[in-house]
Amino acid sequence: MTIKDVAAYCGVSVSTVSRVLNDHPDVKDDVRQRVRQAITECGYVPNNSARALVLSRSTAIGVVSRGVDNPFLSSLIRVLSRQIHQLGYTMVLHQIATQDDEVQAAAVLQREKKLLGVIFLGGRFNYTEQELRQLTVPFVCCTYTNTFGDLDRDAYSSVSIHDEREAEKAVRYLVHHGHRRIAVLLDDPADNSIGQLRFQGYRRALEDCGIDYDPALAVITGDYALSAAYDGVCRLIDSGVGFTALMAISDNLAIAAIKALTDRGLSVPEDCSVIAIDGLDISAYTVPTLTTLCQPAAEMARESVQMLIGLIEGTGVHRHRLVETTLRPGGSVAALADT
Amino acid sequence: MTIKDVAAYCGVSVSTVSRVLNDHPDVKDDVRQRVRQAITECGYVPNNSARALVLSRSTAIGVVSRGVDNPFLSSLIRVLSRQIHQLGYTMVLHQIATQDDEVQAAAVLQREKKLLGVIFLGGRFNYTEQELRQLTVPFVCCTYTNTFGDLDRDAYSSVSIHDEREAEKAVRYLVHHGHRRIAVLLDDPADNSIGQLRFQGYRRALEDCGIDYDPALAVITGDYALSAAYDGVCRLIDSGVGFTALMAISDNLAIAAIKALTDRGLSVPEDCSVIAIDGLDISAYTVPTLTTLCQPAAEMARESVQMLIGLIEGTGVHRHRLVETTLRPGGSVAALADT
DNA sequence: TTGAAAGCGCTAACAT
DNA sequence: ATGTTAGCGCTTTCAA
Repeated sequence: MTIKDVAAYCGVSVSTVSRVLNDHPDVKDDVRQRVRQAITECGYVPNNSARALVLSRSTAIGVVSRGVDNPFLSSLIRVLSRQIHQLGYTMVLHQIATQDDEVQAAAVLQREKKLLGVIFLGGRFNYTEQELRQLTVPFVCCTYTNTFGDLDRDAYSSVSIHDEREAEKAVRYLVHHGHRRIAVLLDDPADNSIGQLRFQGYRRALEDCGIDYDPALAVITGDYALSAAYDGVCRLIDSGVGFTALMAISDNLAIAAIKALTDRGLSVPEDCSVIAIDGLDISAYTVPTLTTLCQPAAEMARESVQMLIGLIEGTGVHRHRLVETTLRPGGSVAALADT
Repeated sequence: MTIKDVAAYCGVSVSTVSRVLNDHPDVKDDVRQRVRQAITECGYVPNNSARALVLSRSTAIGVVSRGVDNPFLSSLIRVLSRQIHQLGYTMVLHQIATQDDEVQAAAVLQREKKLLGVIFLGGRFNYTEQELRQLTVPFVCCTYTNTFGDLDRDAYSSVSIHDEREAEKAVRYLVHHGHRRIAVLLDDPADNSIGQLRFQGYRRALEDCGIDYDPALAVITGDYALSAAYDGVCRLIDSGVGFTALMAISDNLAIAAIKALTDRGLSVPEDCSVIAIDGLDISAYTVPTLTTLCQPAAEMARESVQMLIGLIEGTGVHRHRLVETTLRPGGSVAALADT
């Protein structure tokens, strides 16, 4: 069943059918009706390959996701997938390992799948114009922005929280509960990414509150593996350095931290308060419930798709959308008892 | 940069280049070399649309996943994605809601994206030949098989655990630890899917161990939502019916159950043992560590892709692969103290 | 407002 | 072993 068959079926030319298919204006209303009907009756489905060939463009939007086992990104991907499909495009999902380069991956994908645009999830914050020259389609950074790079602000789009400020907010929350010996759990304080920014927020909050930074309280895991976080927190406890609270840069890390604390005989929040940033569903079911700053995942995903499609269809411009987290109070933070 | 350009570039015809591209035998070795080199030098990437058009087939494999927020399926999807890409195909991921019909969705997707085949994740167990006539490409059921349907065993493939037997194993494990009042936490005992099968396994284990089934000990949640599981277990506790152990049909549900028990002042495993089936990473970090039967997710995903591609390329036949779980002993099961 | 026809980049049958 | 060429199904000039 091709366009030709449909044309023959209702006695018009292929070009007329094509016009109807593409909502061109120059078709008489009754003819348009007839063609529409024929299309339904024949159960005709346009051949996307042929269309892509002649238009020399596909309908594919790339989603390149860093951090394969990050459940927060999984939740974003679910919404992206739905949204992209709904708007008539195809999602090409590409997950890369932590050590892989997402720009490289996107560039390859762009050529292979003729991408119209790319949404990056959880990437680096330090792209240079240089390296992005390989990428010739519009892209939007979801969950981050190009803080450490030299990109022109109107050469790309982004949807993110203000990582530094939100981390600061989390730490201040602990300080307001009387804590001053606050540990931090993160992948890497110089990852040119979320870790670095949230670590900066941690430092800034301490500074603003007149608390000295103690490097012994920083647990660096190297990645987002639960096991590394668990081991790191165990080592922190075993080191004997005193602390009454911990800020984890992600819910996942916080879950591992709570486990480590508990296994070492420390109660959360009595002996140690824990706060994080993300707002996973599952972290509402830890014991105790994790207190966390929730990112508006669905909103971020929707916004990213809208921005990108605006760019693709030429009706939008590059924008940078900053969204806010909302505190989900759990049971993992308690006021420090006076002693 | 087209095949024509490459041909001109090294002074051969397009067909020769095409032959090299498709690994046809009839090309002299030195010519093959020259063409290969030209391809690299020109940075030529074949146009998939054109190729798909002439072959009247795409390179797309559909993955239709039921149960949008199931982290076990997410982990499968990660492996599927990698595997499919590696073998030169494209994954078209389609996530559907619990109430949607996956066969319907696959049929639509098949026409829209010219799918070569479909991998179903977490679907129903009761397909009829009738409804599957819409689907004209090979498919494999990953994580389940057609227990309740009338499909010919060599009309489709499957990769799954033996749900009933594994659930039975889990319950027996509890019985061996002295438990006889064993609750079960599931979505629906008649969902024609995993819930039903694992519930049967629960029933059978009880029967074999000479324990009467008590309907009051079955917590039906309606779906896999954490909140529903939490509420259900709370109601069970509040009902005052006695039980010393609980088998959850998935890790996620078990996590919610542990939370509910703990919130109600019951200790796991002292007051109630908990066991589940899945083996999520995260459930190793609950407090206490969840004792669970781990499904070999990576193996299941790889196997599914291999089967499907075998079918697509005509080198394989329909098979039904049964994989085994492995017990991951945690801290959530204890022997029942004599009282 | 409609139709005829060129051609998008590729593969494969056929010719050499 | 290599080249020539006819389409695959569609969009889009161009002509009517």
